[in-house]
Order: sequence, then C-alpha cells, then structure tokens
Amino acid sequence: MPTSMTIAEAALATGLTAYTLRYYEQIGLIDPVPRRGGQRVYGDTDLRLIGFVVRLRGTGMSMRDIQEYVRLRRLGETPESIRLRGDLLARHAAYLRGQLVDLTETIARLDEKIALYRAIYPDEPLPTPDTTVPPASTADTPSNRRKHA
Amino acid sequence: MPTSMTIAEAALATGLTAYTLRYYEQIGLIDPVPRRGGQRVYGDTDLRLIGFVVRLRGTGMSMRDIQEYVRLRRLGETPESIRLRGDLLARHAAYLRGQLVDLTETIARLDEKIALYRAIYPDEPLPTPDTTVPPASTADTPSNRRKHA
DNA sequence: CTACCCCTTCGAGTGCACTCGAGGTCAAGG
DNA sequence: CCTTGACCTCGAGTGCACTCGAAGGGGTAG
Repeated sequence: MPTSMTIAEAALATGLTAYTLRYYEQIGLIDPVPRRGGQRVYGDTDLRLIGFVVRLRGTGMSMRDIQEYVRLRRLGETPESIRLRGDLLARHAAYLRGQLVDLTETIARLDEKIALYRAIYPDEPLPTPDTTVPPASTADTPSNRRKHA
Repeated sequence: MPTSMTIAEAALATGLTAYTLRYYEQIGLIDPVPRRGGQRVYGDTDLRLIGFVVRLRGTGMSMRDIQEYVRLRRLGETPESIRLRGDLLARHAAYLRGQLVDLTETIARLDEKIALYRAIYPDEPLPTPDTTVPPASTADTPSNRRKHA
C-alpha cells in the first residue's frame, strides 16, 4: 500500500513543522499536496520531494532556486526542463565543492588555534583531531535544525 | 609601519560594507575600534580579528557564539578565558566536521541526479565530476557574498 | 446531537542580519 | 572663509524564513 500521511505525520517524518510544510507549499517550494475532505494527504512522492528540498535548503540553496527547480519539475520531462534542471543542480554542486574547500580550510585553522590554546592549559587530554565525526553539537536548538553552514 | 585604515578601506579589505563594520562593532561582534578625531582607525590586529570573525560567520557560527568568543578574548589570557575559547572553537570544529560529511553526501547525490539528466539529453559533453574546484557560481549577488551553506 | 480533535485559511508577529537615510561634525583644498 | 567629501550617530526599514493565533470545518465516539 502507498503511504498516506496527515500533515502532522509528514511533519514528524520530515523533521519540519506542520506550519512550515504549509508555508513551503504556499510559496511553491513543494508541489500542492492533494486533499481529501479539504485536508492534505501526503504520499511517498510528496515525502521524497520534501526530503530533497530540505537537503538542498540545508546545504544553502536559496528558496528562489529551489522554487525554480520545482517549477521545472512540474513542466514534465521535456528536453528543456530536464536540461535546465541539470544546469541548476550542476551549479549548486559546483558551489558546494567550493564550500567543501572553505570548510576544510577553516577546520584546519580552528584545529591550529585549539591546539595553541590547549598547549597553554592542557586540562583535558587533547582529543586528537581526526576525521571521525562527533555528533555536531553546535547550533540546533531543540526541534528546529536549520541552515547547514 | 603599522597599517592604519579608514572604515572605507577596511570595508574594501574585508569585503564587508562600512555599514556592516559599524554594525558588527555595535553588537560586539568585534572589539571597539580606536578613534582619532571621532573616526575609526583600523589597524592590523583589528583587521585580523575581523577576518577571523568573517570566516566563522561564513561557516555558520551564530552571532551569539562569536560575541561570546570575542568577549572571552577581551578578558585576556586567563586560564578560564583560554579554556572556554578552546571549547567554543572545538565545538564549532566538531560541527563543521559534521557538515563536511553532509556536504559530501549531498554532492554525491546531486552528481547522481545530474548524471541521470545528462544521460537523457546529453547536449553538453558530460563534465566529469572530479574533485577540482570550479569557482562556486551559485549565490553571491554582487557586493555581498554571505552565508556559506 | 454534542464533544472533541485535528485539520483548514488568513493575516499578523518574530528574529536575524543587515541596510539605509537624515542630520551633523571635522579636516583639507581652493 | 567656504565648500567638499568622508566620516559620525541614531533610528527606521528591508528581506528572509519561518511561527503563531484566531476563527471555522469535517468526521468519528459516545
């Protein structure tokens, strides 16, 4: 059976709030969700698009560009639409590659500075800056992670 | 001779606007800049701190955390201040490592999707997604690059 | 039939990070 | 001396991305 969720369930599943889901639909960041008895019913495809949109937002694509992407999707599988979507995503990928470099550099600088500080007052046994991933503790107030970097 | 710049020059040098420099000072994101005849005179150390702050902002540290960092700096080289600064930076570094992973994953997914699109209508000779860095073309309207991701 | 609950729309409010304009000061050049 | 230009402060305005409350509706349980 195809999943079919209420807005509250979809909110749970996507990590967004019901408010935000309605807002995203209103501004065309996601396609209009089909209604039953006036109420939104979220299906698999809706959920997948939302997930993708959230990921794009999370990596800093502007609402405007995402709106454009979703608009192109609605046009169907025409050569034009497909080419433009590819271009849009390719541009964002290029942007992300740039970020990756900046990020790496910033991490290196921070590690240097931290090492300096620790060298002066090493109360804690320096936690060797390796490549494993501690569960990102900055940012993220309860219930609303947003904006990757 | 130590550099000493007007606010306009400092703006040029940091890539911020004069408005933003005053704003950052006002909210304590940077230390108060010394005045001569009422006008701000930016020296090397000011510029260096601003550069660091811009980098932190660029990688998504909140204004609040940066304010805290700068406040700690102003307390001088006490054990307390140094330890707390180290912790603050270490937390941000951990956060960035998390981002790095997300970013890498998103790039991989985008490349997949792009390859799919290109496979359907390959008008352009697929630009092999390698690790070199094309000059990040998304975002960045003239004069005001902001917010990394 | 009445509660109850979750849903609906609409419009207003919030917080962040700038961004700008008005009105004033000051130092250098003509 | 007077103008010019860059700077100053203060307060208000902007754009983004939510976030919320009020008022009302539909469907199921008792």
